[in-house]
This record gives sequence, C-alpha cells and structure tokens, in this order.
Amino acid sequence: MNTSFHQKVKYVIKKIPRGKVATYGQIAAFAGNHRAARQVAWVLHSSSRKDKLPWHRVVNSEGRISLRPNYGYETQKELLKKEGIKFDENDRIDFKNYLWDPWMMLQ
DNA sequence: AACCTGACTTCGG
DNA sequence: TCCGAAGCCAGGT
Repeated sequence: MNTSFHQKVKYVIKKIPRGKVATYGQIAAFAGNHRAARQVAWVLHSSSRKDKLPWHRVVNSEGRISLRPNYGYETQKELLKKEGIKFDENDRIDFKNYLWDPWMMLQ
C-alpha cells in the first residue's frame, strides 16, 4: 500500500478497542518498521489532539505509562481506569488481560 | 545548517 | 540475564 508510516500508525491507534491497550513496539511493527517505536511516540505527541486519537491506550513494553507524573501520567491512568483497566501494585497493566493484538483485526 | 531531543524498543556482546 | 548502543526521524534551537 502507498500509505506512510505516519498514516498507518494513526490508523492502527484508532482501531485499539475500548478497554484494551497496545505498545509502541507493536504499533511500529504493524505500521511496517519494528524499530520505529520512537516515531510512534512522536506521532502521538504531534497529532493525538487534532486527529482525536485514543492516545491513552498506548503504553510501553513493560505495561506502564510512559508519561511523567505531572505531565500527563495521572490523566492517562484515569482514562484507562475509566475503561475498566486495572493496574497492579507496581502500576503495571496485565497484558494477559488487556493487551490488544493489531494483527487480530486482519482476520 | 548542524545539533539536540524525545509518550521507545530491539540488538549484540 | 544484563546493559550500552543503535535505530528511528520530525521539530525545536
């Protein structure tokens, strides 16, 4: 397809279902470059607002929120909790229950 | 016009 | 297993 990495990233983020999360690496891989996780972060930073992306459903590979406290961490955690996602005692999300696999939607 | 900086992850020793 | 380096690339300075 003649779709840019940037566009693919936005497309797949919009497809993350409510109550699920995906990681930067997964999204990068799905968009065609498994080592471009930082670009996924950049896409979120630059266009999550104007394109109304469910930005809060993207977390890091440890199942943790990457934003720093007082710079969005609390906001993201609150949004996820509102969707029914639970955090363990170490503030991690259990992937067994909440990780979404982008490739599932191709079926 | 270089150089730095990230909402990160994978790779190789 | 662990840890530094590499990969990624648009914006800001």
